[in-house]
Amino acid sequence: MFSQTVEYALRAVVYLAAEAPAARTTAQMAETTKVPKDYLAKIVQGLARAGLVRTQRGVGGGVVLAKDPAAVTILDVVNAVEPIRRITACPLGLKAHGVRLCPLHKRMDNALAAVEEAFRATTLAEVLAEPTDSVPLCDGPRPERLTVRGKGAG
Amino acid sequence: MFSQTVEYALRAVVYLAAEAPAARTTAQMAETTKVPKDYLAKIVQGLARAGLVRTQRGVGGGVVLAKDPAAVTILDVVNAVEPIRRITACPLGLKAHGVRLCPLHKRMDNALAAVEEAFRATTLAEVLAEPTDSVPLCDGPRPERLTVRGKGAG
DNA sequence: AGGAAAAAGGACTTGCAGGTCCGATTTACG
DNA sequence: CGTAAATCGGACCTGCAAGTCCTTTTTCCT
Repeated sequence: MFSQTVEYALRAVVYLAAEAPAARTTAQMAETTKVPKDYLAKIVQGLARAGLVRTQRGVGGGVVLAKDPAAVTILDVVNAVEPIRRITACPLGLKAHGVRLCPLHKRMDNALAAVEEAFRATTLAEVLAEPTDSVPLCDGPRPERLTVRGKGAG
Repeated sequence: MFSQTVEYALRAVVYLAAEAPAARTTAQMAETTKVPKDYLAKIVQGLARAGLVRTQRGVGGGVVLAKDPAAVTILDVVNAVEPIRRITACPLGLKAHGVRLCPLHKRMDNALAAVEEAFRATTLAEVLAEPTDSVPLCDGPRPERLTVRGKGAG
């Protein structure tokens, strides 16, 4: 139902949010989130284009979350890599109804709307703050922090 | 978000429900629902395996809905061709948490649950009965009925 | 029996998501 | 300036969903 790319992007961003405002290399992200390293690099590029993360080349560089975790919703992340496409017109291509959807596609679009709403309702901060013994990403120990340089988040 | 196959299957089944208890050939279904004929044939096979439709070879044969439209939900159709796979275990493969999902995947699964619920809540009959000028499948006129033979639905 | 109409099913093609590899480019630091 | 560390970006590979085509099988009708 959700693509691998979406799954990977969410893991990556949640991880960055957990480490924020520290920067992490794609290699570090890949290892912790169990995402193929080179593929993650492409996904990160997309996240950067969408303004969700900032990247920094060269020695000491890496990837850092561009905003406050409380200001980023799951929907933001999903839409950055693979926008949820609501059904706005009859897929059969008949223009007989103009804007109105037929009952079937109305229901399908309602389902999409429900997903959108569920994702819009949760921020990264909320994911991290979950009052449970279960830590985000199903992972326990975190690697030691790297210092973040002035030119990133801070 | 939803695959083409799911979209096609829903169109096909809604069409059959509208024509029920008459039988239709895959060629007729394909034309009305604007689904590639040969591909629809494969999808129908899947629906038949799931018991949603009955097929009849030979002259005068075709496809007929196997149940009452009020007894078939959208979820039934979706699950017949491409089951919604809920997230029941941590996709990272860490067994540290056993059954409990991390906050992220909990949210994702919640979204899936919402879709499931939305689809479970609507039957084909309800789709057809929508009190609107907008007929199902965004289509207006229907082809003339074929008689259905005793050995199918009746 | 024979022909026509229908689904069944196998082989094949195509486009794209997911994934890999590697060189080019940018940057920090001694 | 040189080197190492990091992203960038292009080329490529692979498996699967989507779609096409054709033959076989079943069935009805005359």
